[in-house]
Amino acid sequence: MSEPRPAKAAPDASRRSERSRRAIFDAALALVSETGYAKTTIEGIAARAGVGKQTIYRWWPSKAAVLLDAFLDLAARANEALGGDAQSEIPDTGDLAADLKYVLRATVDEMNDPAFDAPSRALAAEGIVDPELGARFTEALLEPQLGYYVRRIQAAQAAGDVDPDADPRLALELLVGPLHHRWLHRTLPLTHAYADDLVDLVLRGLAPRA
Amino acid sequence: MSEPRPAKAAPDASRRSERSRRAIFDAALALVSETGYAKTTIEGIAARAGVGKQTIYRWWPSKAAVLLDAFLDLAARANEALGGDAQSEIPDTGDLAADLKYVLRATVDEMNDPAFDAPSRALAAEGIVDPELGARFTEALLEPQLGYYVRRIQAAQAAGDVDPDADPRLALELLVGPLHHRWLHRTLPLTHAYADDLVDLVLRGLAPRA
Amino acid sequence: MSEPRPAKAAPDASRRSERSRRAIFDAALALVSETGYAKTTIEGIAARAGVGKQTIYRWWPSKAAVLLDAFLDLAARANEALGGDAQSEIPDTGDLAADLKYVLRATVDEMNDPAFDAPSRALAAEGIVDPELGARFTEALLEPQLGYYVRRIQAAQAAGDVDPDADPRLALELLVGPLHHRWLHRTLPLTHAYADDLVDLVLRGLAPRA
Amino acid sequence: MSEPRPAKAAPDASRRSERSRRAIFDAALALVSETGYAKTTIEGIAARAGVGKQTIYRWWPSKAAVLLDAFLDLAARANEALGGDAQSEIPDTGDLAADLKYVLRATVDEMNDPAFDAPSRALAAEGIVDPELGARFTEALLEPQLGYYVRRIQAAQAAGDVDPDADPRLALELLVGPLHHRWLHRTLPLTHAYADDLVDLVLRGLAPRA
DNA sequence: CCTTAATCGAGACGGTACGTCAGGTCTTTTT
DNA sequence: AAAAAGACCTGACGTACCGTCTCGATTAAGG
Repeated sequence: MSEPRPAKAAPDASRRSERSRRAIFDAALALVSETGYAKTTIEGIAARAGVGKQTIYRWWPSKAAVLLDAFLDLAARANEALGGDAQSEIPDTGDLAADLKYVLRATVDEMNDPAFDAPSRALAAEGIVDPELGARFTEALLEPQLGYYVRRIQAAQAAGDVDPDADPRLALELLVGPLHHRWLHRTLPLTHAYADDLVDLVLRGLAPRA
Repeated sequence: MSEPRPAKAAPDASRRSERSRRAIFDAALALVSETGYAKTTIEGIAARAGVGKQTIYRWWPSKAAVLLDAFLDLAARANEALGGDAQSEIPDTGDLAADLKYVLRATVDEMNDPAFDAPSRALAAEGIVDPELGARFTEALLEPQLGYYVRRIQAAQAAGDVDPDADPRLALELLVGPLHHRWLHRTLPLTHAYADDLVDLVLRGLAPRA
Repeated sequence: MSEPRPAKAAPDASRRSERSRRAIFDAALALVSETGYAKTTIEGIAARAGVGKQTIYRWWPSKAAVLLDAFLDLAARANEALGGDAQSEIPDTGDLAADLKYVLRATVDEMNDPAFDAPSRALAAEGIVDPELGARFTEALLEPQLGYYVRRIQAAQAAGDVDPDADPRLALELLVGPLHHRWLHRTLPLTHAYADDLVDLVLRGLAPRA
Repeated sequence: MSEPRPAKAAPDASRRSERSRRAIFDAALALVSETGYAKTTIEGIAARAGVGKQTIYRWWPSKAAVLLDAFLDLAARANEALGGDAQSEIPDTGDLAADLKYVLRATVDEMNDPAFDAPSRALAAEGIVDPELGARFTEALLEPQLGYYVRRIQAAQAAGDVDPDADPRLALELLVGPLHHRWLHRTLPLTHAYADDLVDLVLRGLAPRA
């Protein structure tokens, strides 16, 4: 029951080279940013990282998996550097609209930043087509972020700023869905004004009933 | 000004083999459904279609372009078979909520239908990563559909069912964005109930102000 | 009954590129001479020949097979350049000893010529270990040469210079076997004097019985 | 003058594991017999022997060297088991022809025995192409055997059965060369009759002159 | 109607990258 | 200190497709 994969006998993680792991992440992120995901190859990552191809294949099943871990590692380091422990929680100043606008504007800025945009799009696209990777992507990157919204909205409900019958999950999708839609499909520009309008309109629907 | 590409003396479209075109579309859609987009190759399409590789390269620049045209053709034929001329417009029974729920439920059904899901995801994913294809995808597939929503919402505004100050474009994204979000990222199941809840919540925000 | 190989559907030889074939032969012979057989790789041959790897794999099953054909081609061209039609036959001056010494000295010279030695040893070694290639090697290179000896010895028997009961095949092996033995195992130097002694001793055994 | 290799500070042979040495020989011979020389790898030998790769690399420079030592060890053990001290000398019954036929028939039998044939061919082939290994092969395996012939022929010369002017070395090559030729190139079957004919023909050439 | 030129099926070609295998070195832990 | 284990960098393997490029053999347009 515990060994579902008859494959390849897992390597000994305790002997793993941290040096190589770092180099692979750096190379992967750099190549994706510089040349795009499609033109990034495992061979290229290995060469740039000064690492044997086998060292990549030993630890990851695919290019996308490497990039996902690289991205996760990047996010973790960024988080660690910036704040402290479990930061990134949406601020609660008591003004829900302001708090959401702040977060959504920040998200818009990220989406307009090529350094974030390139690997992010690549991962999203790959996850859309590869269910297994998609699950990992959603679980490791997306859901944690969505959790922030859920908690902030629940707090707003407790404070009486949001209809207590509203489903926080649905509410959050109203905020995040349109943003992602514009971002992924590039239909219209993503601006702070758009973020603001979005928050205002959604909150109208969430207002406590008279 | 009319021939931006000095390359590749354009082929004579009048001599084009309709037979081959059909076979290529069929093969492309079949292969994507059967084996997935990533494992679908131009060579494979050519072989399955009983066609020379050059015949594909003569008329399309990439695998994604072939699939986009195949999908467009499929949609056109489906449309033709079902309705009449410029169908697919969102019905206007006077009850906006009911009309939107009808359309969104239909969309949910499509997203749950593997025959639509596979090529659709593939195209979306490719468009996310390839801006040129993304533009064609958005223009040819996405925007026309969004137009239906815009027109129905404008009609509702004219009928006084929706706040005349609301931006129809933003409104539509509130409906479509969350749906796409769940679909593409597979966060939670897509059901008719979800479509209904979505419409209800969005319409609360769009209600004319007292 | 005629298609015992379920494999790969033979390529169309009529479309084959003569240019590539030549370049591959030249590259293969050059590399074997320069760096040795073991260090010669198919990738290296392809690179040196300015040819895709697949073009080699399409027409030959192994490095050894390439080299065998290259060597055969070289021999054929050499033959063509030097003599005329079906030359290489052992001369018949009436003096068997002299004729054999002439041929064996030439053989000794070849074995001492690095340009011949390197690919030749490589092929012999490979044929020793790979029965299939060995058969091709024997059939295409070795046996034709042995045939020359058989015919010259038979002529000598007809002329009464050799015991008519002697087996020409056995006789020839007495000449060629020791030469190859010294050559392949590098036990002692190969000289013209050795060739002469060999012929003299063997002919003593072949002399017509009193 | 005593340390030709500046590299790799020679390991301490006194601490060497006899257990591992045995296991490596057994594994090497088994693998060569079972799967052929080309498919036998150092990794495979190590795995089969339950030994670390480094243990092989510490004591041998190449796969061929391992196999040569394994073969030598096998021969030594066989010799030890069968006869006594420095056996294997060609018997001297006074009848040179009979003695040689006895030995050559035994050699033919060995060459037809797969257990001997496989590693033997592999070593011979490797030695043909790799001069260093070839020298070791010749010195350790071939020359000792040829020595037996030299001594037996010299004894025959002393007994007046062979022309005293004949070169024993050349004579021996007349016997062994043809045998090896047929064996290595697989031109014709190796039989006892062939061995007999060979001896008879060679001895005619070696007969004392009238 | 009949030439004639472009398209077609086919597939060989020079390439790039794949994912795998083994070589030989190095490091860690055990004996 | 040698040995078992195995991760590491390297380099070649043989394969799959890429996109380009011939080849006859249709095949539809215009003379």
